[in-house]
Amino acid sequence: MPRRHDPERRQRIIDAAIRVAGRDGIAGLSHRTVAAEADVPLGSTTYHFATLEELLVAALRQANEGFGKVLAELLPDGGRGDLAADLARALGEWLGGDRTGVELEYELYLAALRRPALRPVAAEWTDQAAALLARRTDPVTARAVLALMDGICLQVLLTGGSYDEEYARTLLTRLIP
Amino acid sequence: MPRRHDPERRQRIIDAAIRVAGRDGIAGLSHRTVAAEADVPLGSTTYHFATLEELLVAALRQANEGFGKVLAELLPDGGRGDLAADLARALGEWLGGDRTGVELEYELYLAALRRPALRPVAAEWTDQAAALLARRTDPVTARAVLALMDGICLQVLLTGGSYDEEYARTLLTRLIP
DNA sequence: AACCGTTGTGTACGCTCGTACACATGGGTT
DNA sequence: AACCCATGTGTACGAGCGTACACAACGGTT
Repeated sequence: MPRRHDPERRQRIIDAAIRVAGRDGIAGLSHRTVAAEADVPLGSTTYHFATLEELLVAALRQANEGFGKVLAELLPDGGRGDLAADLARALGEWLGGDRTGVELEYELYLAALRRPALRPVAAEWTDQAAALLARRTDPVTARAVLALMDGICLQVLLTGGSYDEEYARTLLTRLIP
Repeated sequence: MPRRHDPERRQRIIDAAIRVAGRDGIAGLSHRTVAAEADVPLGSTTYHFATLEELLVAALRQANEGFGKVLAELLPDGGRGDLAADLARALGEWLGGDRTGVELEYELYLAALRRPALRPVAAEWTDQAAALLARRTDPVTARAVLALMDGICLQVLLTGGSYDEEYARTLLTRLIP
């Protein structure tokens, strides 16, 4: 009976949940699949997260934190360049390579549509992102830019199309006064 | 054994699936729940739709058709007024009352993120909506407006916030040249 | 009228699921 | 050193699931 007294058990389970959701989607999440991925017994996942929704909340929060760091690096405090171009380029990099991570983060985010428990976390995320963007523009524009970028990403991801950076830059420029 | 030889059996099942998904979300869809809602035996749903994904495709297509009609009425061919104001008002009406239908349509639409089989249907929908919008503006702007409206709706639906029509009108005005 | 393929029906199998619960263990407190 | 509670483990139960399949009924074709 190895690994008794595992002080990072909880974190290990969250990481496993993110891997499972990235591979099989939220639909693939269950106490058992997460337990197997984390290599812990079934009872351990149910002990730390009584319901799957609790686990989802923790996973979404962690995914948001990771992406927040990326965004913070992209938007250093003193930046002064062409914001629209910077954002369009960032979207291109984000959507360019392997989309597994992108799909995971969007799926967790969109899950809030049907799960009220996730909505506060989703709101935290948009607030945080808007605050970061507001370092380069006004708050109203920041939220608008977020909305437009969400919409552009969705059009690409949902229809299976390809991302056009020049197109995105043009539209963002229109929106930023 | 009533209702043998039911020529509208297939349609009845699709309608039932939409009701179930509206009430319990896509997660609540199963051959059995749909069969119960449609008041047909289990074998009947599996006969007409071998997989749940087939049923999802049919449901999404039908939901899109309904919403397309609404949009077509909103954007009559000869319209000449303030497009941004019209769209902002339409969003307000759509999001204003009971959001069950809104959530259903978005959930079906967003399901394409993880289900490639739904992506062509999602693409059909955006193409159709863009074509309708293009009667009042240019094609590029039409797609941009769609993206922004999607993003605004998501911010409202995902964070549990309220819709601000004046805010939406302002942003749409910026985007429409 | 005979036939046959589409459509409709009922049931059973094996699987995964959430949940519950009894028991083991070990570290921190007293 | 004794104790206790948070933590960890293993197993079992009942429910719902997709799927498969044998059989029934019906309508169009011949």
